[in-house]
Amino acid sequence: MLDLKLMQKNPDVVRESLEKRGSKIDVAEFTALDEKRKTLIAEVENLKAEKNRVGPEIAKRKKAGEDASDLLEKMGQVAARTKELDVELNEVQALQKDWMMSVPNIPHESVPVGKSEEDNPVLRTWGEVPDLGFEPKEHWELGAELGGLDFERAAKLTGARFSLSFGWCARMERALAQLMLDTQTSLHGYTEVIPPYIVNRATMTGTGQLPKFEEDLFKLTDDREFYLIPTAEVPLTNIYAGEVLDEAVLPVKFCAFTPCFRSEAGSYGKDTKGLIRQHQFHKVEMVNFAHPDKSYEALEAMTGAAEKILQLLEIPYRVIALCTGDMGFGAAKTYDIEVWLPGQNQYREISSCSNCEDFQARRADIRFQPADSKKKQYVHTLNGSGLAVGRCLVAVMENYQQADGSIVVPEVLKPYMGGLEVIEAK
RNA sequence: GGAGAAGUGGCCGAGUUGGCUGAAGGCGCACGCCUGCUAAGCGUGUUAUGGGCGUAAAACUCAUACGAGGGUUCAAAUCCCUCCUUCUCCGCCA
Repeated sequence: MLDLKLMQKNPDVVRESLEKRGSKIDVAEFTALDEKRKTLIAEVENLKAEKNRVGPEIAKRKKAGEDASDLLEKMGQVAARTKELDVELNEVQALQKDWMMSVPNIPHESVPVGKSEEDNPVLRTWGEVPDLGFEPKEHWELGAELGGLDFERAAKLTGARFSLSFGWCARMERALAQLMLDTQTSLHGYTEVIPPYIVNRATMTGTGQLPKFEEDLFKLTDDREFYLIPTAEVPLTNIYAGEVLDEAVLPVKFCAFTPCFRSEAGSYGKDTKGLIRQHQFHKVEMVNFAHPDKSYEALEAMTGAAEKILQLLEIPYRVIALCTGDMGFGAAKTYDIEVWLPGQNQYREISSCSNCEDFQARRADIRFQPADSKKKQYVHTLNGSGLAVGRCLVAVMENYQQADGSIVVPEVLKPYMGGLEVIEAK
């Protein structure tokens, strides 16, 4: 959520910033609501002030055994009027809140202006795109031929966009998760967390999935308003919802390996084969709570932490900056890491690292107490995949495939694979 | 799932025959005073959000907030309802 004061004072600056990302806001609508709200507040508060003045007088008279019926009648009217206005005020406030909650974050000044993913600049590439010397297969072919992946039976169990993996493939996914967690915790100072995979409405609202993106989520058909997490960013970021942290504890860095659940509404026809786009997948997620002065340094470090995994696996990738038109709802700045997939002959997203600044912190009410001032401030929150495990599995399979259809286990994964060095058809 | 108990400010803890309690008292913390160190002592202060007034900040002022949300009432921390959380006992279970 944006700062209400910013919206009140500089609505046109906000409007222009949001236009860069292709979002239109109706400033007049906001201003009208805000004026209405202020008018109602003034009126309600005057009535309440009167109530508070007269109340003790009634008590005094009653105690003295005097008649207070004139005051009682007057206050009866005041109470009735207050009730009416309160209802009206609540409606206006709810409208204004909905309005504010539906407005995306303002892009950081360093974000390249653009309309779509076509305009995302490549910042750096790592590793050489290899010439395998044979026609590379896609991961689902490899997975089927080597007995690791079975999408047909997964569809039988549940439906489209689910997967079932066996043996070496299941183990390799676990190995990758281990490698990622071990690296992020011991090398990059992250604290490992196991959060709930089901969260409530307030939590989903805190990170920005709700109210606007309900259709992307799986909701439990239960009257409790529980949702399956689409990413561990949601529970991790909300860990400190409603809390005030000591400045000295910043930055707090959490990582978690969790399943992620996405309805993928609107993505029909995209990536229908294989593991790239699933309703359920695994991801190691990193979340930082950073001091506002340090959050952009933290974003660079977090992106580097994600890149490190691909470096250890020795798989080529590139880092791009998302342009204003391609960024997610809550992000002020985002870097994507795209991994090379020989089977698809292209780079595909495997991580997205964002600084949300105080956008989520304001929604979730996460603040810190500065040592040198009384005023509490919102922290900056960052999140990044480190990495998407399923897609990483795809990258390993496709990059390490051999001409004979086998897959060589990357050096760094061998300790996690129980001595297995090559995956071959039986 | 069944039966009970509880949820007050940074913490502890008063306050349940409704009214003058944003909230006694204590602790903690901040500033000041005093004491020739330390300890003790004294004084003052110590929440958040929103409105008004200000160019802004401060100050001032008004409103709201005693787990959350509703209700009763002229008036609720105090009465009623729903929900959430915690604790105890029983049952069940990985």
